[in-house]
Amino acid sequence: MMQEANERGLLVEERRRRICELLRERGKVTVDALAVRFGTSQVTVRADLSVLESTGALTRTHGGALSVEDTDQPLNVKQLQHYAEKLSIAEAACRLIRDGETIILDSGTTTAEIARRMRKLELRSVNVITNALNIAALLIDVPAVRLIMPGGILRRESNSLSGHMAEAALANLQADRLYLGADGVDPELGVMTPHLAEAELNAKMIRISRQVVVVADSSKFMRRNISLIAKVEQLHLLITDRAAPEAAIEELRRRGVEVQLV
Amino acid sequence: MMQEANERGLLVEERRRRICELLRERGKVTVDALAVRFGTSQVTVRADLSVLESTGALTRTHGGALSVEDTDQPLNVKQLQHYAEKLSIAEAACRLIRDGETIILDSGTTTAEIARRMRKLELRSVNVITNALNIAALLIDVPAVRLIMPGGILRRESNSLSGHMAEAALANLQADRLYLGADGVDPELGVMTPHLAEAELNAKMIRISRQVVVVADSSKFMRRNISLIAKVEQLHLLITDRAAPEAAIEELRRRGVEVQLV
DNA sequence: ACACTATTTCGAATAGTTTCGTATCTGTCA
DNA sequence: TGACAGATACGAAACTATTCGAAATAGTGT
Repeated sequence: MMQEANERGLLVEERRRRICELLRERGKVTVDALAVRFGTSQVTVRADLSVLESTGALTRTHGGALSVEDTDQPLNVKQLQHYAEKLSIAEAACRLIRDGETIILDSGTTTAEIARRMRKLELRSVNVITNALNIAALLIDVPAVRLIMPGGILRRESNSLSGHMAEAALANLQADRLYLGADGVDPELGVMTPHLAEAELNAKMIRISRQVVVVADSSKFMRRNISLIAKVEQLHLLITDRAAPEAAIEELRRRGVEVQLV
Repeated sequence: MMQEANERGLLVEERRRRICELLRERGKVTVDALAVRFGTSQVTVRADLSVLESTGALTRTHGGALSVEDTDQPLNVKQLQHYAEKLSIAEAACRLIRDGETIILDSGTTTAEIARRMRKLELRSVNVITNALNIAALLIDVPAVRLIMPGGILRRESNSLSGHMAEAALANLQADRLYLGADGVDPELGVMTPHLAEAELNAKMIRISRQVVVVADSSKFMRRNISLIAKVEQLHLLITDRAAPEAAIEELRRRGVEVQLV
């Protein structure tokens, strides 16, 4: 019961602006709720929504309206799996970040979570290199982040850019730390992905980074995949959750990889 | 019932200044309230509001006026201006697209509208090169589009990537048609933008494109800006709306630019 | 899965009210 | 007397509420 504010007696334009604001805050509004809030008829609200839609301010739906930005948001399924673990891992990963650093964020749901968390971090200046469009979108309104994208051809499944163009662009860059998302982690072989094109790009990322940090929840362990991104020897730090198999962790540590459990 | 101050017998300018102050304090004013406060007729108040609006001091609405500053949201503002025209222009622009072509979409609200429209086009296969993140986001779930981004450093104001990295990446590409968004069109000088970095990138885009199409609503005419993107001679087609000044259109046609009015 | 029904939501038409803009008139001041 | 700010009057336009049939969504039973 915080701000179910009734706002009546507003000017037309004023009301429409408020609708836009509400939409930005909440992502969606309903005809009924707006009618109650502003003390108008639903017809009036619909008229407002129609006008605002025709000006491109929102997208109409049955029963209300959505903000235009929220309209297109694919890949939500994967996002939810092991969500809590990803959050914790992202938090730990963010704690490594220092002002002035240059970091690379690989594509992936966990790395996206790192980006989401970075929005709330109090940073003065950080360089972020990423090939993932969704990560770029997350960081686009963070002034402290200087965002660099290597370019390339879009791969829809991962929302990311790859290809020789991306690799060529990376060749001229250097980074302090790479956050690498993995689809498979094997303590004998290394880090793997099902996508060949991205494996090569990842290899390039590793080459230009001083420190390589793998972020992967425990479900990625012992899962084998087609393409090997990096051998165990190339990794410096692995952040995962406590459900990861102990044997694997032991082996990784024995081979010189620092493992952080969250 | 705090300060329902009656202020009568003021000079014209004095009254208008007071209106501006009230607007700053409260965010909105109504014609009726102002008429009572100043002891004038509503017609007089309306006249004041009209003048103040023409000087950009406020935004008129039905029943009163709103402060202008409340209007500007980060990126949506530009989107709203001349929206209907942009839609028509985008539609005309899309009619040029053929299967198998490679097109470049510059950053900008009108070009974004082209992308939005392409989503609904029945295409089998089109290559799209764009430096704008929002355009990429619009096309990300369109299977028929093979999306290529040149990479670079993010400019937040325009949601786009630029810099020498972008230019280098473009150097290896070729396109059938470039859709160029302009911030200023002058029939003598050419196409202009306020952003220097993007001007250079645009120049590169023109160099690798067989056909250059400028999309700009009529408000862009006669508006001068810092950086010249392209001379009139480099343009092949301009798509704008019928409100564009006739003299300018004449001159452009005389100089060999095809002009399409929508 | 399919058809059928109920509920909600939508859009169009009507009508009533408010607000707008213009045209005309008035009074004041130099 | 002429210039001008402002008032009054009135038709035009904008905004909103009500009503009602059509369309969409959700639900229900076979």
